[in-house]
Amino acid sequence: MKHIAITENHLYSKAYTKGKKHVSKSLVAYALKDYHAKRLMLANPRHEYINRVGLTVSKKLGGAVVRNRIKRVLREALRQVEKEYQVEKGYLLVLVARAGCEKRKSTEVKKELEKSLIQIGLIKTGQANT
RNA sequence: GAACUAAGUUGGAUGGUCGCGCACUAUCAUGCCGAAAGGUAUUAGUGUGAGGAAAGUCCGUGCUUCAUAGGGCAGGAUAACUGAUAACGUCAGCCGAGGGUGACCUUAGGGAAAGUGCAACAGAAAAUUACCGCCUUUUUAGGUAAGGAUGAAAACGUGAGGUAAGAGCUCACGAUAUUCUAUGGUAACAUAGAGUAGGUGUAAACCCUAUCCGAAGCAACACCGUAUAAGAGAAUUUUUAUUUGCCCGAUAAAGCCUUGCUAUUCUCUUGGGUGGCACGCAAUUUUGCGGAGCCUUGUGGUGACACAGGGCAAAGAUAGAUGACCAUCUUCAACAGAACACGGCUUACAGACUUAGUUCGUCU
RNA sequence: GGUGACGUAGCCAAGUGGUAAGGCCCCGGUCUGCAACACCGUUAUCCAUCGGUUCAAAUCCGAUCGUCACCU
Repeated sequence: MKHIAITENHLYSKAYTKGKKHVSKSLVAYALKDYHAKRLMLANPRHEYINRVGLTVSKKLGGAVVRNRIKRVLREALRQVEKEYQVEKGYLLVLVARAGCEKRKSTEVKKELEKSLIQIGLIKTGQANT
């Protein structure tokens, strides 16, 4: 399942102010109901709800190489989580990397992401796919 | 063996399971649009997919737009000589100067006698010199630059002659600058001989001389589309929350509040797509032509490089593609991510390797 | 991606080659029964960093690092 990226700045600020939030060691996760979910679903040929995902990695964490790697790790973690659980669709999901994220392994990041998504409520426990 | 010098190469590999960008192919595999041809998305297969610095943006080009009869001023850049190059502030060779025992390294290296300025403090004086001193003369006046003190810098150095006292004033030796001649070299220049000079420093102060420079940059620019439009924020009012769609906290229910949708008003922004852009053009499906492209062979040159032959051309994203996990390799490898392209420079960089050479020590 | 500006004490800052003005803060002293105010004194030697030109560099030149702004 591919993700559509969030491109507008106001959507990010909305997610920060109004969305649900959970902080863990290596990342901060924000989630907000997507008001345009229906329109996106119609545009999508598969007619399914889609989570729009935004990844935020600040310049403080390192150069371009480090930041690209963090983004890849976050995407991989999200992919693994979606594979294992039934994640609610139709949300804006913003993941912000914190300092120290570049040293973690992807499995640790995946566990933290899993935890925070359960806390927010996107994953209903007991619905494991596998 | 130790300590160095110069040049260059490499910049993790292999296997397994998932996953990403682009190109091509596929079809009676699937969805949507379409009358159809077909288009698009998914799927499957094949191929391919980040550096030596991709970085800094410090120079030079191509390319694009604007400006431009021609010329000049202003402004900027460069600066020994000869060459290389599309061009350069780059590179090669060579000369001078400086450093090192040496291999070798460093060097923005024109002009101060065209002119202007500046040289703090100290010192008599920082440029047509004169305080003390020495000497002549009479008190006035004058000669002088040996010696003193200051300073970053004080009017070639040492010795002799000379003189009233002195002084390149003269001589010998030495240093510097410059002119001529001879020899070598394309030249800068070097060596030798002869002559001349003593006019401090600063041009990365203004300036002079010679050469070069139109400006802006792919967020350039072109096309499509688009202003009764699209997006965002704030406020207000009314209605509905039921059957397609969306949303629904609390309550027995209604009412009420919150949130969203719809409508109106005000404020702000000008968005979006395609090309440029990944060798190009023409025929056309493998040929031709072109190009500062890459690899390789040969020839010429001390070298930068040039010429000729053969082969290959395979990143092209647009919130931005190379990753994650496991195993093995003595090692969970440094600096680090293309964004129109190329030639340099500068800066960052773990480990490994190769070639040539120097000095010292030991042995033969 | 491109273009430009700046960096001086803890903070704000002046500084046209000749040993860095000023204000706030801190510290010490005077004043006061004790404070505040006032007055006096005190803090730069590494002017972001490195190299060069010069007798001499915060200043001139080159490179590097950091911060900020603009083009959208």
